[in-house]
Amino acid sequence: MVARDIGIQIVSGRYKAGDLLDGEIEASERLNVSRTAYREAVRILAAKGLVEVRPKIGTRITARSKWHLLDPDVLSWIFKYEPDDHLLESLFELRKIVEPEAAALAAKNRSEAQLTSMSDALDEMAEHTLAKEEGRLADQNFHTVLLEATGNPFLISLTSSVSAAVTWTTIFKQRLRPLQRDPVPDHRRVYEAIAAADPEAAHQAMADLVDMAFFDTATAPRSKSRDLPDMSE
Amino acid sequence: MVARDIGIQIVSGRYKAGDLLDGEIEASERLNVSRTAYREAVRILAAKGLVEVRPKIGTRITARSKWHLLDPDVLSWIFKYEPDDHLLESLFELRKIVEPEAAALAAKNRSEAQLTSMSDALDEMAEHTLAKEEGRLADQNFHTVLLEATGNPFLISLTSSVSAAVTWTTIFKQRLRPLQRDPVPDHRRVYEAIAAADPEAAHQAMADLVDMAFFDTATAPRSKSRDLPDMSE
DNA sequence: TTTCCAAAATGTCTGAGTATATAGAGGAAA
DNA sequence: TTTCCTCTATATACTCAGACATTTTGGAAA
Repeated sequence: MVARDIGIQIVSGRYKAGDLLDGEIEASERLNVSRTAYREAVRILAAKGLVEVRPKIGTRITARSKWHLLDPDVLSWIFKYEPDDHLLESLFELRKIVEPEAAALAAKNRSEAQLTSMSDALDEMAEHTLAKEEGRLADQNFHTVLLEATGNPFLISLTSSVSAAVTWTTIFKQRLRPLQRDPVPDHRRVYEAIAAADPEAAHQAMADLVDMAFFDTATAPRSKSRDLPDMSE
Repeated sequence: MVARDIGIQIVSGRYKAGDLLDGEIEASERLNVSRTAYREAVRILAAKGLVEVRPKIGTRITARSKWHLLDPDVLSWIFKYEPDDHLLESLFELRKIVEPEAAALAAKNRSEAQLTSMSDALDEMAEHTLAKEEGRLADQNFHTVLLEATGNPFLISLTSSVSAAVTWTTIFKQRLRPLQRDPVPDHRRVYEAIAAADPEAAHQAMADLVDMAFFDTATAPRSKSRDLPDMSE
């Protein structure tokens, strides 16, 4: 898709803030698409705050502070290539703020049905491990149910975008260097705390989980062009 | 703009998840725009996760859990009409999690230049009060600099969308019932803590600020159709 | 300085043709 | 007969090309 291509070029710094993209006619010719298709792509980018388009001026790259950095697509475009270290640290700084609190809320508000769902997911994780697709699905499911248990739609929206982006890098990372550490016990600690309706313990357990995820991501081998799997559109 | 109109109808529950919008032809005729214009609008909505469009199927409203709730436009559309109480509480629950931590980070990382900017903004707030446009600008500026001081682009992106949406409702609210309480001392407490490089105090002071903002918003008089100022596109 | 004009870019529209995913019909196997 | 599969017809979005309208800026003229 053309929006994705341009979007990646923007977030990867190929264009700089304030730069003007080519006019609709030249740009669409260069990309071998019609003007209509190009315009729709620009609309998407504008909806995500990456560009600003005005008559007579053209399409201008906006300052990064105006980008919707937490938009799932923007995040995935950022992580498609090497995000700079500071950005990676910032993302985990945010996770470290939000996710433990989410776990604490889940400990307060979870239903019995959610508890059994999470328990089932844990069992599946243990059975298949993260190396297999089923195991990763169970992992995702665990976190999804945990978020639902918070009862906070904004937390759900925020955290699911973030962890989706991070998950892709994890998949890539594991391909190169399979994790030795078993993630199930850490997840189980989170579960136990939530089952026990113990917000403080859930907070602590989730903080540990995020710390380990950061450690895994930060120490993963890094290559210049990573060719992550493309889950978007 | 047509995307905004449809978007508002979606977030306000006029359409339900799973509903199919009219086909491109009927929809564009009904709205008195061309198919092109309608398609571009749908692109924007799809970019924000509100709809999902597939050939032969049509344009389907997605489940709310897939909406990009923290997208500035989506937020503003939600707040354009009466958001239900639970949503409002959820938003402030998130603010209560994030913003105090942001203040604590700012206390750690702020530069001297940022301190003076914040101080200046405070003085202007005191001079003009929030009743005047200049005072509100100073208030915004205070929070913007505070966020920049965190050095975390994701925090900046997240918090600026949220507080923008909330600010609009505050403007509206003040029109009906001017605030009696002077907000400057509370802001000054945040500033003092950040100037003193005291993260814990900054955390506490900002938590108080969010609490008060919630109190003001929750107890504001509510009307069915609020006609908020429209800052978007 | 103010007012007005014109050029340059996006914005809108129309009509035709393409691609695709579903549903339904038909046939084959159990 | 019932179930399952395959194939086809069709409804729908997708793409395209070309013309025209609108808006905004910057410069020219008063």
